[in-house]
Amino acid sequence: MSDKSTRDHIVEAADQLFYHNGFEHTSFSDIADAVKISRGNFYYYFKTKDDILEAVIDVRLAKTRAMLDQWERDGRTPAERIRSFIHILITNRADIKQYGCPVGTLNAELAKLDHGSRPEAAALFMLFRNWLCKQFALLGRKRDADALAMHVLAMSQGVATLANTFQDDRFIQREVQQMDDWLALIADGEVPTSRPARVN
Amino acid sequence: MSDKSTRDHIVEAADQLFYHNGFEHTSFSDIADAVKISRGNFYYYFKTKDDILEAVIDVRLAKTRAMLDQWERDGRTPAERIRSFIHILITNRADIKQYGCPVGTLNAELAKLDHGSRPEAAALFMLFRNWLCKQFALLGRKRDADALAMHVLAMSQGVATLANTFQDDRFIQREVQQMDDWLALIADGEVPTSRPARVN
DNA sequence: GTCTATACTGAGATAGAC
DNA sequence: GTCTATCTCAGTATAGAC
Repeated sequence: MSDKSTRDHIVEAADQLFYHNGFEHTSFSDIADAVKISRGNFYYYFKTKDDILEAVIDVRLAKTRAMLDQWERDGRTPAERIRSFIHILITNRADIKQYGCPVGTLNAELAKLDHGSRPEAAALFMLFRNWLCKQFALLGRKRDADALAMHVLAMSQGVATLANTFQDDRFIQREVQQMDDWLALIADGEVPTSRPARVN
Repeated sequence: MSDKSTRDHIVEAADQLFYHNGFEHTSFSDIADAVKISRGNFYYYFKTKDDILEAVIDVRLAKTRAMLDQWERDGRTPAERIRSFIHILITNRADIKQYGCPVGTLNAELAKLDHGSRPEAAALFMLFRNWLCKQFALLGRKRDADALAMHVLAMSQGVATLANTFQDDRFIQREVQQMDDWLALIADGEVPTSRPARVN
């Protein structure tokens, strides 16, 4: 289809604007301006703002799945793969400082709007949660794998929120270091199952 | 002043609406309706939406200071006081599940809006940060007191974000338990200073 | 498939009567 | 101090020409 390119450009621009400025704060004009098309043309592709949000979430889901698959292939051990997740805080630190975590901030905004696409946005978190859960199970923590996954997710969310508020690079570095150390202990079987993911 | 009551009602209603529905998603009509006054009357008290945001943040700052002072008086030890902070996750879990953390979500939204009141909202976080820092210093962790404070703040932010997304009560309970255990170790001097707040 | 023109709505904000 | 009436503007959305 020859319309694929324009549609993709719209979704791409919307994705970025939603992340940088928030879903509600982004207008059709903002998106149309970014893609350099008219508002009328915009409506040829998306009839409502909710339609484009759905499309953006779909793209994010696909991109996330691809990223997790990549980590799966690249990491030789479960610990190494979990480390890939933890280290996106470093890789994306510039964006995180400015705009927070794209997944966390979208879910927070949609919760306040009581938006119909909340479940789809939560599914974005679920991808990470299930993937991490699988890795912890492979590490021999079958019984508390999900709790450990949620703990790692919570840590990274908290770090993203505070890094965004305080604009602090060193804080990210420090917390990632601690998560790495913690993960090494888990991988060595030094953290008891009875107290999963207890912070030391 | 006899106008104090109406003004206070407006700020109170705005405070709650901003928390529940977000700052941008809350209109003047929403606030006026909640207080049961006309929009025109509303403008007698606040000329712009930014004005009322400022007033709301001021009230939140005052309330937070009062709460911290209360914890200071009630807690016999620094550890007990820090525990007061950690346990607001339990106390406010119903609201947190529905709307997230009032401080974290406000800061995240204002960051996306690139709003002028960002520093004031960040000051809200700073109150907790400095207070926690002081308590950790009293616990004998002078050198890494601020890092520990940030770590506790990050944990609670992450827990609030995920509890909001997944609507999970047991998750909150579990993470608070772990933070309590961790705090006990810190209080007993069992966590080395060289690796501040390393997760175990 | 892309554009212009236009309708409709709700939000922020003001003026002035009571 | 409270209200109604009104203005302006941005945002969503539609119709229809090219």
